[in-house]
Amino acid sequence: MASNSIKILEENGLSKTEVRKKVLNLFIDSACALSLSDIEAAFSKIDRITLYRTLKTFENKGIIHKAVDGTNHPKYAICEASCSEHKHEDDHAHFHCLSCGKTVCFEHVPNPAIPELLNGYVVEEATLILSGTCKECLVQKKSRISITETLE
Amino acid sequence: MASNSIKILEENGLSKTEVRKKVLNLFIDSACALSLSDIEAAFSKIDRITLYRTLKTFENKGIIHKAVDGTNHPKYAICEASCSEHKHEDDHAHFHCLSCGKTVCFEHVPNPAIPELLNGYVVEEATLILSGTCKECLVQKKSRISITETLE
DNA sequence: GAGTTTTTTGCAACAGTATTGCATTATAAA
DNA sequence: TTTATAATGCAATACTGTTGCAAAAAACTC
Repeated sequence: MASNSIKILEENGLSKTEVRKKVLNLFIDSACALSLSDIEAAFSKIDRITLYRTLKTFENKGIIHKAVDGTNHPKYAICEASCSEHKHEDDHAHFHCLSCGKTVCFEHVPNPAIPELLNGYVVEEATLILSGTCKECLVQKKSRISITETLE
Repeated sequence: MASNSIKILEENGLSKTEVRKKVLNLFIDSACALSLSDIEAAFSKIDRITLYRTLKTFENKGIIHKAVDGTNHPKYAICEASCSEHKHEDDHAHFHCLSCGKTVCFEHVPNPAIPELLNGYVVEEATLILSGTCKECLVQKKSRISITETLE
């Protein structure tokens, strides 16, 4: 797994530094999108400023993409191999859980096809944000309801 | 027009203060969504902290809604009359212009219908963000191209 | 492997964004 | 008019994001 992050860095012509390997491994292993503070919390000592730069570098290279979730708090997730420095191809919806606050990529849900011209506006991209309750919180809600019913 | 903002404040059980009337008039008159700094720039002297509170109050009452545009910078726009304290009904897409940075409501473009259950996730809301070039920037681009062609 | 060049990091400094508390002011109600 | 309630202005603080520079690390060259 560690060799995967090294390979990605090599393929993108980036230096294989400790910070970059750690951050990239975190993204590779993560089931949901990560904010800067998520990453900070995952390591006991990491320079916040370097993190900003690392995230920007990774995004520019097409390694990670912005996971827009409607909260206005930036989160990023690992890209698919097809993304590159010249063209992000993260054409899928993101799901934001209103319970736990996690944001996940819904790769199987493509962003809607929209006419390129709408009322005189040129539409270059459409981004879909879904929000609701994730399966983990659903399970918790269900077990909470069961306990409540038992108490009654 | 001023009496319209007073009416909205009355209907929502809010005090009709100077700040609120000015801010609400700005929203009523604006063709695009407004950020806090947009509002600050529109008045020579207005307390930024009060602005934060005012926007939050208006949003909570269903007077304005968040115009999510993918930039992670909060913007708000006036709601339709159907929105209320208990339920926002701003079920339309927003368009963000990559040229000028403006964000407008596309009331005629509804957010897509999505199944309520997707892969074990309960989807309560879908939000569509469109980005590209607005008509005003298109016009400018066209006139710029014309000038360039003339120079060649 | 050593030396040189390039890239990245750590840190200071700063700018921008957002929230809380409290006294004062303004608005609404009696 | 007086009283009660809501809103504002301000200080203080926390959080988020950017820039510059020297030092450290990584990459390159011989």
